[in-house]
Amino acid sequence: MTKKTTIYDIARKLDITAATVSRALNNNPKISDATRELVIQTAKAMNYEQNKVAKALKSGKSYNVGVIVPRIDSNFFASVITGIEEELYPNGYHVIICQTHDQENLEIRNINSLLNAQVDGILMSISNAKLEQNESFKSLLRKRVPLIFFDRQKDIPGVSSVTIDDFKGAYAATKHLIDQGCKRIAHLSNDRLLEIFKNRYLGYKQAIIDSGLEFDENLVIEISSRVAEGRKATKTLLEMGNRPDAIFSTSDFTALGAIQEIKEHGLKIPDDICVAGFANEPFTKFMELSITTVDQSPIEMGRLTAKVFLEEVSNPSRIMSQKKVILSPELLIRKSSLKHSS
Amino acid sequence: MTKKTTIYDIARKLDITAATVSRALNNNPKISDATRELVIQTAKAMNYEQNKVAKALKSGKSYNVGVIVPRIDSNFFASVITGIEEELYPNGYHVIICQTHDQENLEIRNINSLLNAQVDGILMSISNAKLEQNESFKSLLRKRVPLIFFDRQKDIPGVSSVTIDDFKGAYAATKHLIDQGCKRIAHLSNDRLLEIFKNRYLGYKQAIIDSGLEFDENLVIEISSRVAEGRKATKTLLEMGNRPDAIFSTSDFTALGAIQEIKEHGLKIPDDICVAGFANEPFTKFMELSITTVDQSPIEMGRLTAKVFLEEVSNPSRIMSQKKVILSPELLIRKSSLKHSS
DNA sequence: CTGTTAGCGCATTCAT
DNA sequence: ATGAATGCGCTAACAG
Repeated sequence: MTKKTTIYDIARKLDITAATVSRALNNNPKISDATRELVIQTAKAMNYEQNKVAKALKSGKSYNVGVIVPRIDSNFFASVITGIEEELYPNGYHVIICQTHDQENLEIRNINSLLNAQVDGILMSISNAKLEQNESFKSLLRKRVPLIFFDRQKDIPGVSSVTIDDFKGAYAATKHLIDQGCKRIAHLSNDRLLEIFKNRYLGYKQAIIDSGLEFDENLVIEISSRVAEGRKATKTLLEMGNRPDAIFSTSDFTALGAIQEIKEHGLKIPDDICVAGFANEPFTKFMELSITTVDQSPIEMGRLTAKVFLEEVSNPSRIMSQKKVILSPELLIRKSSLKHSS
Repeated sequence: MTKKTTIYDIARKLDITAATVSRALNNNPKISDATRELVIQTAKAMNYEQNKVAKALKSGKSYNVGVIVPRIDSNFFASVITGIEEELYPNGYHVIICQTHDQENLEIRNINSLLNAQVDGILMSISNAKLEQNESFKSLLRKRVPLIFFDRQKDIPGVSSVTIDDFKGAYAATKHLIDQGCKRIAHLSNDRLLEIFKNRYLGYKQAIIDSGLEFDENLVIEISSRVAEGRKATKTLLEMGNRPDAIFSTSDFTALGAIQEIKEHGLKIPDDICVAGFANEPFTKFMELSITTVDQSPIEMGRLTAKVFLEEVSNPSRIMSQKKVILSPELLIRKSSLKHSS
């Protein structure tokens, strides 16, 4: 590693003070145009680059923000991250990404680790629904490090969030299944202590009630978002005496599992059973039997999350304010639920 | 943001020096067990956390490493990153992820930006095949910041790399297609200035030659790794007078595009045309018509890349050394190429 | 074993 | 408009 040039080096060369160099480089008004030009020129000539670590120590800002997600190998989270980067990058921030793999202890470790690294804020999608009871998390709140939830959020005073209208998305998907003639619609849910899953469940339920159909709690199964879990739950549903004629899943992955299981049972999609997922993962479109799903505009969600962070960090008034940004979902109707493609 | 406790705070409380506190906290041998215990206890009681930025400034190490990939929303890269994290995390490092979206200027900007953030090393998968001609990249090499390539690499003196044996993987896939009775095997390639694509091409070619088949350069098309590009190239292939009876693609995404296009043309897979991809993206397994592909053990690749970095960074002998780690690929034969599933 | 001193690179307050 | 001095928090060299 070659020794890097510092402001002292260029100060010595110009026979001035480091302070002056600093001022010149930071567009400080109290400096003559002549020296400013001179400094900037020589800085360039000497390949000067500001040492961000020193600046971070001095200013107390690291210009790093932490992003915590369950996993990055889902298109949804990867796209949210892309959106976050697009917005933060031009503002000089870097993004440190941490995965929890849905493990509670990893989520806590990530939080501690990010705080330790002096991040200027944390943007996260919750893995553990009981997060707010954790001591480390409580201390995070106490420290007033800007924290913003996206997608998987909880309603915590002072913590802003960016989500889509999950109720609306679920309602639309369920309504669509009803319009296709389905009468017994099952729901593959997830931990309803998390707002998104609760709201999707509520949207699903409301659509059924509004349509005058019977709501059957036995058709709701709570599982985590994995293909295998979707298969298992679907197996249970299919072996019921009065099996459902549609499945609305809160995840594309579990919807995929459902489809695999339904086929295994020799049933036809969408004729015997309709299926709809949630998130618009790319594979839902790729498949021969494309899957009906709800798009969450993840890139936009990421950008907005970053914007909320930038607002919080630039607004010095540390009054406890909470902002809730809600995007509109879009139902994408595809083969897995379209019975009469007349 | 609450004021954080520093070693001075705890020194004052114990009426000792900050230096002593530092020593106690860093397991410095020159200290009495008594004070060490005392310091550690009070540090815990006062919720002390080491300020990594200060340590970074002092030591010249940021404990951040940059990872540059074309994109994170492909399972392959996401998994490599997971592997990198698994290995680096326990060693106190954080990972800053940058995407290039295959854009040359973004790749350069990412490099500069990471250097500016004082990262301790850069792990990257190249997007721009002419990277080594770029001035910023040259200066990166001159600075001797540990740099390691994975997957998409170039042979540059002093730069280590971790890859799979792409030649072998491509050879195996092509050989398999030949064993299925295919005679005219097309190849959807990618920029062959990059080693991986060159080697896959060479493996493909060698398999054909070794089998005594005619090698036809016209059946090789160079495209980037996107579904739409795969479709377009396949369209060209299908409209040839003497169309191919198999397509070996250097990417699962272009293989998917090929499959879509082939179906559109009313041809049967694998009966009329066999298809094989590369990378073992999850969707290749999900599809009703599962896709034959080559697994690259991405997590293992990530772990090894991180290990090479850790070696380089811990080994002070800055002799120009170059390490090439090569993993073994695994051919996964699935429906898209299995003609007689007897 | 512990205290003193100094410096990593920068920005900022107080002089001038 | 510029210089001098100081501190962000930590560690390491040098004393003792």
